[in-house]
Amino acid sequence: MTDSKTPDAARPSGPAHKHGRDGKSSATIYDIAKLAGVNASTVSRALSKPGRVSPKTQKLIEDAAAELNYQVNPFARALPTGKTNTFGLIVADITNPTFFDIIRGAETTATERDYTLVLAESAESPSTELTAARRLMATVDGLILASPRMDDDNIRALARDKPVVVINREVEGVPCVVPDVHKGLSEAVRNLAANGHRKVAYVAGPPESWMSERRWEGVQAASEWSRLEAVRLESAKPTVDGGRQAARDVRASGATAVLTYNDLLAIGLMQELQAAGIAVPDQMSIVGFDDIFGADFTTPPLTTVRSPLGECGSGAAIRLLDLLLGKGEPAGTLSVETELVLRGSSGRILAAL
Amino acid sequence: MTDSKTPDAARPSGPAHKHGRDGKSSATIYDIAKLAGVNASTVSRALSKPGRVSPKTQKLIEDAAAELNYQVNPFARALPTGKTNTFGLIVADITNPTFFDIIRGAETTATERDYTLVLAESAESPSTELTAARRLMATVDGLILASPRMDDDNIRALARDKPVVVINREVEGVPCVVPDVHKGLSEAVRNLAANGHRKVAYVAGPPESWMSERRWEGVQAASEWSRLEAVRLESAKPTVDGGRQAARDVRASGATAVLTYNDLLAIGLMQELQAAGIAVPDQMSIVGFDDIFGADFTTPPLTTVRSPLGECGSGAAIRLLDLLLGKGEPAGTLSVETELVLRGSSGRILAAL
DNA sequence: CCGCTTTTGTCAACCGGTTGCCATAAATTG
DNA sequence: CAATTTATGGCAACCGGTTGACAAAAGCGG
Repeated sequence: MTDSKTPDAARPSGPAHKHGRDGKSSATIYDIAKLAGVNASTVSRALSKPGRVSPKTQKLIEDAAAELNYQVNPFARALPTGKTNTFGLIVADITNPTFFDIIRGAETTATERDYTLVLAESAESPSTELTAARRLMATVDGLILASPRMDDDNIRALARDKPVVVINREVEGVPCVVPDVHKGLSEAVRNLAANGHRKVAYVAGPPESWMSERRWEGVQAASEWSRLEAVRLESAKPTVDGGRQAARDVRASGATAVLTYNDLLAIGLMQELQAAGIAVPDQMSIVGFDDIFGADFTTPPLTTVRSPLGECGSGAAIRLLDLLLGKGEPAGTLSVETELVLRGSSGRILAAL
Repeated sequence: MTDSKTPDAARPSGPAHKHGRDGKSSATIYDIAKLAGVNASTVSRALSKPGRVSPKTQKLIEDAAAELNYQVNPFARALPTGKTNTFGLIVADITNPTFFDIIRGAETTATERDYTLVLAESAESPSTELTAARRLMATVDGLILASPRMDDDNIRALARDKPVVVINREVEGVPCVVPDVHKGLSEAVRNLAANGHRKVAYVAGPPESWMSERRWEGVQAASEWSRLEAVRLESAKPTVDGGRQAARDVRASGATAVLTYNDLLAIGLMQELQAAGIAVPDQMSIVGFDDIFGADFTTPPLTTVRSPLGECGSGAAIRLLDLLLGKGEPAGTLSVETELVLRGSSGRILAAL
């Protein structure tokens, strides 16, 4: 009974090196185990569950890991655990600036917490969105849906599978992060009223947009409070072009101030009105929504109700990550504040239309 | 006795279901194998290498897979193969609109080819960038670096590990996708010359920006050709604010036309000049670079040299994917054309400064 | 009808970690 | 100092696919 280690060579199981001592292909826990003279499972424990191994083997293993420049193989880890340290974000349109800040907020939070962000776009199509969501579901721990176009039932179905957080929409039974239009909108309407406006128009977004309805309700409520008349106009698309097309109806409406579903509409509307010789804000006040990148590039710069989009992105990510860690509410809405950003496109009426 | 399930428990090998007949946790190839009455490896082959199994077992297996609603487990596949069907994209700044179209182009191409895009940002920091790159390297098949800030050697080191494609910069030995400034820039300068300008200024970007130097060289070359005088000015940051700060130097330079490193600088510059009562383009012509989102929101809308950013993104993705498939050149630069977008911010000088 | 090549399916060993269970060493207690 | 806990490391069975080697089955010419 000389030594214990002898039958070593017979090792019937246990992975072997890929190319012997290849510098590139990263080291495994088996390499560390050999170098540190312990079992691979001990290495695994030392590296993942703190306190499970004694301080001195811990040190031994950490040194060996450092020396071999070890990095865990995420796939090997994901296979038995199902955890990937990754979450998905699906946006309706990558080129829509509304989503830029959401993406950034989510990405920043992800990186801070050692998660990786996987991005997908639905191209504004409910079915593409669902396909993308299902595809992502296989590889991520959770999902964030920003302004989703699919219907509530599909969202809930996804949420049954893995944690899902929704931005810019409320879905019963699913955690949501939604800007509360109230504060910003009432500031805006109050400001318009103070500037002598008596009738305001709201240019709505797409009919399937949950948020567009909330904003219209907000406009109505705030107008009532300020004793203004509010009329609702429709738009073809929530884009700059859609805003241009809406100019006709706006002029015909008799309103002296317009609130739009989003900033793109406001910008297009302003361009078209100015092209028609209508002064902004002297003859018409314009207030947008969101405060997207570029909202202050216009002349005059756009007055808008800011949605804290970055906060929505990071807030959703934080909620999702909390959910993954088992803390945090599995449903309910997180409200974030909106605020009026007063720039040059709104003010007192100085000349009649 | 009586009970059926009893001997089942002894099954020594072969993965078992997570929760028995759980509808959620997806089926494995073992389930398919059992249902189709073949071996799991046959299932694996039927599903991955076409032609390896006979048509009739193929059909059998496909039907079983469809019935069980099978989806491969990407991690289980990645573990032995190392292939993840995923690639990473690192951008310097997610909120910089220059990258929006790049991201979109890459994402679109990725989705088309059944790849998944993983996004990371370097926050303009070389070290963060390198960290992000290394982290991503573990989980992706390849990497796209858009306007990387790290130095050439680090990029080459990454490229030795896995395929890397660089956008907006040339790195010897690494495949690159770079807009060729020549065409658009010479159009721009010729147009300025035709409008009677004799002296142009170039407001440069960050010193470490490879592209800023190329653009300056292009301005010089085109100016020489058109017999214009060209002066170079520096900027603090390549942002709207940086553009505002550069206004002083621009006015002092004696130039009647300015080309800027990017559109953000141009927009800031224009804002500041206009605020100082200088008419654009009557007293000063301004030409930007890139044609970002919002470049046409300004009054007057910005004349700019458009870089086909979306094309860069998709071009880089295509090159990367080709590389992963073993086709395509392992190095060399792909040039994409730039073009002048003539809008309102440039024209003939009508009044002296 | 037989031997030989070509298909086609099975076996089993991986890929690189994780984790329940157990044996042993160490620490605590009576 | 013996008895009992408790802390620590090892063993081995997974997670769900992939793949080389091989044997059985099928096709084929002579």
